[in-house]
Amino acid sequence: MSASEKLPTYYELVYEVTRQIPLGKVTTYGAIADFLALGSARMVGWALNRSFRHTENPIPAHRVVNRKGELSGRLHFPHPNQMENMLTQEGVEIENNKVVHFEKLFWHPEEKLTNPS
DNA sequence: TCTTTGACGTACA
DNA sequence: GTGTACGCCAAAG
Repeated sequence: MSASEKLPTYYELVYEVTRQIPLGKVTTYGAIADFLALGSARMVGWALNRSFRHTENPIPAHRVVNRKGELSGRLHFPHPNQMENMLTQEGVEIENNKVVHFEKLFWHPEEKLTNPS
């Protein structure tokens, strides 16, 4: 291990939480930000954008939407339709670039704690 | 080092 | 409900 290897940074925390999102569920930037006490949802989005660098670990960034349940980040995917496509594939209905029954499919990051290591 | 940007969210008019 | 402004804090140029 190189001494230049630094401890987990801001976005790595976001990656971890994002990976914990159950299939067929979605969450918001604000929820993750609040859970990690980042204080700003922007950090989450910014981190997820960087998530493509960590392609070694698939990050279901498509399961993260904004406060309104809109697929705000779809334009940042390799293909704009990929986000909607993947969500639909997982059973999440998408209409008008928004998650149908968003509140019902909303996943709270704290549920991650219910998962025993 | 300073400036600009950013996959957001809240507040206010 | 819509539009504007600000905050959040880190990374890239």
